[in-house]
Amino acid sequence: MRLGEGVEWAVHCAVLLAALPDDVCLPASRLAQFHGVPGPYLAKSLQALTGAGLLESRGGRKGGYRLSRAADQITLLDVVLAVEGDETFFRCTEIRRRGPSAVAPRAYSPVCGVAGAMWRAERAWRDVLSGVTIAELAGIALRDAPAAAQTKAVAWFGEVLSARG
Amino acid sequence: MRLGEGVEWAVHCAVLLAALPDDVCLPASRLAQFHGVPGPYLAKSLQALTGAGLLESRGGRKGGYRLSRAADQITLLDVVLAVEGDETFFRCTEIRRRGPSAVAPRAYSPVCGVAGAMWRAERAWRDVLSGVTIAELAGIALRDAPAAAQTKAVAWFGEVLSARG
DNA sequence: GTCCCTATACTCGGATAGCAAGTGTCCGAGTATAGGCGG
DNA sequence: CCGCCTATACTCGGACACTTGCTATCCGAGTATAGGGAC
Repeated sequence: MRLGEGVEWAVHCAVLLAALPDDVCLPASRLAQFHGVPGPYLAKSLQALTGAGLLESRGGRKGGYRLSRAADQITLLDVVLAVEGDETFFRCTEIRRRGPSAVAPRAYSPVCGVAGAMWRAERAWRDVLSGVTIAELAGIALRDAPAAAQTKAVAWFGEVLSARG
Repeated sequence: MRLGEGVEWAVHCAVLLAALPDDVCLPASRLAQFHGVPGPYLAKSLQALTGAGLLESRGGRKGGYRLSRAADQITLLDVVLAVEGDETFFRCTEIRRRGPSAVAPRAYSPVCGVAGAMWRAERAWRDVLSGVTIAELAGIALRDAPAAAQTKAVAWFGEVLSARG
């Protein structure tokens, strides 16, 4: 089992947008360039974030994406579910009710014990992710990033923003 | 993101084997029949469990599968990892080190903040699964199963075991 | 009666097709801007 | 000089191929059993 690559890209894009001034829009092509990932496919993930209400998109000359609400109001879980979908890892097909020992469906307990344990584990996973905000990740990124990298990033953004008028 | 169907089958098979006497071997075909799942494909999951050392397989006339150790020494996590592989959900491609702000790799912190949070969540998921044993699941299944279903199951097993000599 | 041998039927194990989902890409619809024109 | 209009260039959004991994299946190698025969 593995998460799609788009999840990593989407999270880093959200963190980057959180580090920028609130009124700045950044197009998908620039986000892709900054992260060194294929642009057209990154757009797919960004569209998912927009559809989930996490990002706002603006068209036209100075358009692009920006966070739709404060970075401390967006959790890591929000981003992951927006890209991957909100399906559970484990899908119970109720095989306990099949085969030669099957009886009337109403006789069974509402939740299979196996499914209950699997879902409890997934709940723990979600709880951790929902306890981390994009703002916190942005803070960590700023704290851990090498000074030279931050300098280069600031220079790159200055160039991009000036080119956009 | 979703777990393969084989996980559910493998867990239920392990629970079933845990409920049987220790010296009984049950072939894949019977396990599939009891659970109402495609036999040849279930064998694939059982082979994975055997490869991971959770099950022992015996060939020949009275062959089949049985648990390789006590059911309270096998956790739900063991079974899930055996079938799905022990890869992490999230794979960090270190995109923070790419693009126009990249600097020397040694300058970066050892673990990306995003990856750290994702892996902490996965750790929570694994902790829950590793805290549940197959023996516990078997106990829950016996407690929750309808009495009529247990009666039919016992009858079916009696028939199967007598046919095997 | 006991032991051994052979034939048998059953088991696992790995190698082989089909299909769905993830991955990667493209082009068309829509919009804010910039410049030119008229008042 | 100011306001309006048009052309432009850029953006997002959804529709279109391709590859990987999951789903499902099959047949061959190996083994313990059961029966028969020899001693």
